[in-house]
Amino acid sequence: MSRVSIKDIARAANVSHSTVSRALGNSPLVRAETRARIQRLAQEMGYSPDAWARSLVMGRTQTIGVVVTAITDPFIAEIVQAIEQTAYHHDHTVILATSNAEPERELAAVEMLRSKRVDGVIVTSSRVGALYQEHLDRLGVPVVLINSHRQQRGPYTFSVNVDNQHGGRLATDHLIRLGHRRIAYISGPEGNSDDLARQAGYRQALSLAGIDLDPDLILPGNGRLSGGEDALPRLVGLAEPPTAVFCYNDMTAIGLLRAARQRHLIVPRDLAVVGFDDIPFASYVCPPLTTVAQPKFEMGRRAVEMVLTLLDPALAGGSISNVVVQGRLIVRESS
Amino acid sequence: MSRVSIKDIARAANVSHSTVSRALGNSPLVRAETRARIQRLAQEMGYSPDAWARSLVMGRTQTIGVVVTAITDPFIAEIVQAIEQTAYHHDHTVILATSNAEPERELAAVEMLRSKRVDGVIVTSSRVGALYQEHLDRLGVPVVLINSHRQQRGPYTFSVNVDNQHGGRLATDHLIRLGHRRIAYISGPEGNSDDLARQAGYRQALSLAGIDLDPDLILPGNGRLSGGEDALPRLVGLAEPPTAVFCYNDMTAIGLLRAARQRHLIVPRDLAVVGFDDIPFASYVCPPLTTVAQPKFEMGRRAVEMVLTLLDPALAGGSISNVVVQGRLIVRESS
DNA sequence: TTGTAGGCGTTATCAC
DNA sequence: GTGATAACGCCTACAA
Repeated sequence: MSRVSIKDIARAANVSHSTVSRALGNSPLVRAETRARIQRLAQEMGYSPDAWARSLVMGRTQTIGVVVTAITDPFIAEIVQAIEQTAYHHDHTVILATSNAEPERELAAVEMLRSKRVDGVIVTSSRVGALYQEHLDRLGVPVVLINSHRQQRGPYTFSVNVDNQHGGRLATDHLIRLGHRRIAYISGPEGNSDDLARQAGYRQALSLAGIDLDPDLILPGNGRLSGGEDALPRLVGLAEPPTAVFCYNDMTAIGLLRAARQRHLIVPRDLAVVGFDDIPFASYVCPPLTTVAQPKFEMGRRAVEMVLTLLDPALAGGSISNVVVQGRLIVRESS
Repeated sequence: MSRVSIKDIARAANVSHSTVSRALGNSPLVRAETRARIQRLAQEMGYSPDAWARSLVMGRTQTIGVVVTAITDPFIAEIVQAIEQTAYHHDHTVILATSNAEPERELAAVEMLRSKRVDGVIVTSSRVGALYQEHLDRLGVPVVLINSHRQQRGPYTFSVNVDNQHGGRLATDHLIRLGHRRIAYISGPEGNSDDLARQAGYRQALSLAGIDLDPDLILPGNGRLSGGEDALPRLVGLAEPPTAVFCYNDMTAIGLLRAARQRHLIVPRDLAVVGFDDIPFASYVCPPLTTVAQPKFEMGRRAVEMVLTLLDPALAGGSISNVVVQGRLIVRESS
């Protein structure tokens, strides 16, 4: 075990534990010689400072809680990677909690992070239900929501969002420009606000192009592979099937692609498909997926930076505001 | 902030803080009535126990450190998901560290986890370099390696591995049975022990089938999409190109698939491809990938259970031993 | 059944 | 420069 504490070192060095603490903290209030001696000793004895004991007195844990629905979602994984990386560079560590989008687990996660005294929390792609929202506020630490919408934010709650509506318009405009008039939309998890905004962009693009919205062309999905897969049969079963589909995200689109292939539909000839996210696999499916790329790394990085800024009143200067980043259309071969 | 401590509750309840502590811990040494009163009060005051203060005295943090190369690797993400899930059910939380396979970051991660006093550490798919290995041992807590090989294990270090060699044989046998005689192998990250074992299975299968090994057919990869992509041109450039390829993992295979498509090679007609892992996307690429599935959830779960068992001498009973799980061949359309 | 006292490993504020 | 001493929030003998 890491049994050696600063007291042990003090004993071995014949000084008080306060001197050891100072020496280890490179305080100038310690004679250079003793400092060196103590540091050498600490090294030899295999000393490792107890981060939690320190945090008790410092009031900071150097820890950020990250709540995600599922780390197996490639989009989320990229975000978390960016978060971890950035946190590391700022000398913070990440406590991970997955919720499976189950309200019960979300609450448990918040309660856990609260007990673990994280300095801040980052939540990715949650529905952020009413209950959850309230608990997040009670947390009393900075909370940054990535791609999650809230009606009403706490004083300490901010968000990093991609401009979903703009993204939805990019995708739909692209299909319209290609000559499509019957364009379907497959939605994400129910009640998801990203979904709503992307859909709004879709509607807006259609409207601007003078195309009437056909409600039959909006199908429910779930943001996962199965969502797209299940949607295809319903799409082709329509009296007047669409010639193009815009999907809530890449996972949905990829599921759709597979279902299309099984029915021997040729994409994009029989059906053009556009996704959202630009996950790494998007360019590896066939045909390579046209999609709206989110700047995932930047989003994760900025979320961490926001938390850290919020934590440091000096840096803050009241200048914090929500971040909105722009996605960009990447045209590949599925459209 | 979560400023309220048991002392505050004590004051409000007109009892000592020890009584509060007991009441909150549901100790029977407290009159039922006072206990109820205190618990109600705690609730009202929004009390949340400080996990680290508690861990200071308990000597347990209820925390498991997880070190991965990159959470964006779908195989790793599945493992981490299983770890987090299982840890949650055992009332533990996960501290995540990503290393990018950089030795410097690996060391930093271990040092961090040491300071954070995690109860145990799980390492996934690392090369586990000599230095790293030594530091892991110094940790003084249970360490479980998932799919990582070590020459020499510390007293507290165990592993959960898929039977890589068996898996390699499954894949290669399958290709041989399909009539292939020139079968290539694209390797993983350099020095990776999984890679070596899978390759050993490959060699063994060839040998058993009386096929001479052609060293030209073994190409270097990196375990990522680019590894497979870069390998294809070299493969087809061979004087006598192979008719089938076994890849270190699915990522490699999927990269290869894409490169093949770009060159208008038909898989499996012109080239049969088999991967390893069975990541979720394996069945969504085209053609759907034949692969050797690893029981990812089970592996993550058992790693956590091992750590927990190691932690509890009562449970241990000296019966701990390394876990080896079997992969199974999943034949799809790429072979 | 409850309270007092000590200690877990730190840092910080005093004296000396 | 250095050493007591007191926190931080919690648990747990030991006393009462």
